[in-house]
Parts: sequence; C-alpha cells; structure tokens
Amino acid sequence: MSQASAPYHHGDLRAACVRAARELLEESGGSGLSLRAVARRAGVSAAAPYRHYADREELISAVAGEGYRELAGYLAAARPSSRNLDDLAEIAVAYVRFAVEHPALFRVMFAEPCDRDDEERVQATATVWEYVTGVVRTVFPGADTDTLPTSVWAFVHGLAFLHLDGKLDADTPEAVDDRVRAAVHALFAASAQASAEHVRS
Amino acid sequence: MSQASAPYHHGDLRAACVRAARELLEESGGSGLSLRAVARRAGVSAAAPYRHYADREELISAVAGEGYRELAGYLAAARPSSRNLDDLAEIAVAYVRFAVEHPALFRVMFAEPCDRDDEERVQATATVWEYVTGVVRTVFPGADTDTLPTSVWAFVHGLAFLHLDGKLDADTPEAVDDRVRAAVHALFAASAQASAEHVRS
DNA sequence: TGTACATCAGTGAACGCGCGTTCACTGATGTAC
DNA sequence: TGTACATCAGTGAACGCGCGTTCACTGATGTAC
Repeated sequence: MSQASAPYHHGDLRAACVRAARELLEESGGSGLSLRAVARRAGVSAAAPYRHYADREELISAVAGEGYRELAGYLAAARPSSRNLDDLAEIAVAYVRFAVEHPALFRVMFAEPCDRDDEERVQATATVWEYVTGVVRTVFPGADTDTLPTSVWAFVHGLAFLHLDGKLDADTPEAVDDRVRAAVHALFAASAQASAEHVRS
Repeated sequence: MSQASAPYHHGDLRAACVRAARELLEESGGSGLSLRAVARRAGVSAAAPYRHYADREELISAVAGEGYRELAGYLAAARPSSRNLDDLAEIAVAYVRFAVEHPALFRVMFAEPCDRDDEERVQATATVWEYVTGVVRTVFPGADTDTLPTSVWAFVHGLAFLHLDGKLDADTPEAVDDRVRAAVHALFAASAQASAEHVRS
C-alpha cells in the first residue's frame, strides 16, 4: 500500500526483480542479464533475489512469462475481433511492433532454449496458439484449422524476427508497419493465382 | 597438404577455430561458445586464436558466415531450379531442416545482434535475399517482386524458428518435414478464397 | 496496550569459476647469401 | 648445400572482471499471550 521512498524490508522484491531485469534487457540486451545485475539494479544485495527465485533460470522464466502476457495485450488491443485480411494485417503489425519495441525481451521469450517442464511457458505458448487459431478461424472460415494457424503464426513470427535482426531495412517504426502490412497483402494476394493453378492440377 | 597427426606449428589454426567453434555449438549450444573454449578444443593456448582473429566477435562472424554458405548449399541441393508450389515446399523443408539440424549455429546466424559493418554478414544476407527473390519470381510469375520475397522468406524463417524453439511439436525429422510441407500448402491453398474476396471488394 | 518470541526477507563476505585480453617470450619456418 | 637471420605462429603466465551460488548473520515484522 505505502509507497515509501526508502523501503524497510523492500516491499515486493519479487516484482522488482522482474522490473529490473526488463530494464536491463532494454538497455544492454540479453548479454547484460545476470542475477547480480538485477539485484544491483533493484538496490539489493546479490543474494537477496534467492529469497524469491530458486536460480537465474527461474527469474528469466518469470520475465518471459510477463513478455507473453504483454504480447497478448498488444494483439488484443490491435483488433479485439478480427474478420478479414486487413484485421489480420493489423494483428501482424502489432506482433512485429512488440518485437521491435522490446527486442531483447522478445529474444528471451523465443530464443532461449525453451524448458518444456516450465508450466508458465508452456501455458504461454498455448495461449498464443489459441489466439492465432481463433483469428484464422474467423478470417479464413472453412480453411484447414489444423495447419493454417501454424502457417500464419510462422509468417508473422518470421516477419518479427527478420525485422528484429535488421535483415529488412525499415528505418522508422512507421516504415516497419507499412512493410508488414504490404507483406501480408502480398502474400495472400499474389498467391491466389498459383494456388488456384495448384488446386486445379 | 600434409595431414600429420602432431602439427609443428599448427597448420591452419584459422580454420580449426571455426571447426572447433561449430563443434562446441552443436554440443553445448550458444552459451558454451567462448574464445577460450575454442582454443582448448583446438588444442592450442588461449592466446593463439588472437593471431587469426581480432577478438571473439570476429570469430563468431566467421562461424556465422560459414553457416550462411552452408544454408545456401542446403537450399540449392533441395531444388536447383524451382517452378511450382511443390518446389517451394521442398525449399522450405530444406531451410527448416538446416535450422533444426544446426540449432545453435542458426541462432548465431540470426539471433546475435547483426553488425551492419561486417561485410561478410551483409553479403550473406544479400545472398539469401537474392535466392528467395529468384524462387519467388519463378513460382509466382507476375507477382509483386518487391514485397512477396519478404513474405516468403518471413514465412519460411518463422517456420524454422518455431520448430527450433519447440513451439510446434514434431518428434521426428520426418514429422518436421511433413509439417513444413503441410504449412506451405495450407497457406497458399486456403488463402485463395480470402484473397479473391479481398481483391474483389 | 505491552512484551516475548518466531518468522523470514535481506546482508555481506566468501567460494571457485571461466571469461576476454595483454604481454614478453620461444621456437619452428623459410629466405638470402 | 650450409649457415645467419628475419619472420611470425603459438606459449604460458598474468591482469582484472563479473558471474552464480552458499552461508552464517541481522534486523524488521507480525503474532500470541
């Protein structure tokens, strides 16, 4: 409740660690993310985080979890309900924007070897999956609901990573948005012809 | 020329470092990749690599460069010339297979912050880009040649990363191949209808 | 309301480690005469 | 062919560093009576 400036014990070191970790991530990238640096940033001794996290891995998982929740927020905010290709494009824009705005966090979420036993992360992946499936179902009614979500997620995820790694040049955030929109429309428009041919043959 | 078992000086430490680095990558992932570990693995003192590489970064760039060249080989071997969707699917399979067979190397190639000034890496990116553009031109003649390659590369790249991170479950290499083929066809088949609608509206 | 005590979050010193990088050096190689 | 010497790849010891983690501890909090 109180927001005293000099905390007696600390207040909520658990949350403060995640916050500190995210700040470090934004500032120095993934390489700067050590438990000691987090403790330092939180204004606490190096051993203090061990009251709240078993080890470094557990803290990182917590950070990744928060990242997933935030990504879900971005997507939901972009289009609460999606009906057509334009909606899909805006969702893709939101996804890529999240990645580009939080590059190190996005890498932690996806590029760290994913621990299958970590329930929070498995859950987070499942959430993204369900979301994508829902979008695909409304944008492409009657399509193959088993496979197409994979394709769409992969496509959007790939756009995010390529932008993240600077493989596509887009200087401003707006340029990124535009490239993403164009990529979505190009893919689904230009493929119509080839697809029709393929189905027919 | 000679392949003596106990090298006098060393022979070709420059190449041996890259080889050692790749072995470490396969065995222990990206975290184990230190210059000292590379030297140890190459059977040489910790300072020796500095005769051939200015610093750790430069070695890693060399490794990434080799990765790009090898990826290009995978792709070319999959389909020397591509004409239709099936060809594209096999190229995607090759791309994902490369990623899954060399996960840590693939991450080094893409997930390390990409140095724009490193000519070899810029060149490597450009090579992939040109290859993808060429494929797109033959598979989708008459399509938007500026944007569609971005879409296709993103799609395939995303498939690679999602498989790499275990976000999609596919237990055997064959299962991965099948999922990739299915994803390619699902994307280009199911989108036809939505695309046609969109163009018409 | 006041005291005694259990709880437990945070301390600070210490451990052993592997890292990147430097330095003066050594010793094999290959070239000039 | 034989010797003198310059070159330069590799050595090994050392630097200072930050890391993850442990440990016995301290001191604030909150509860029982």
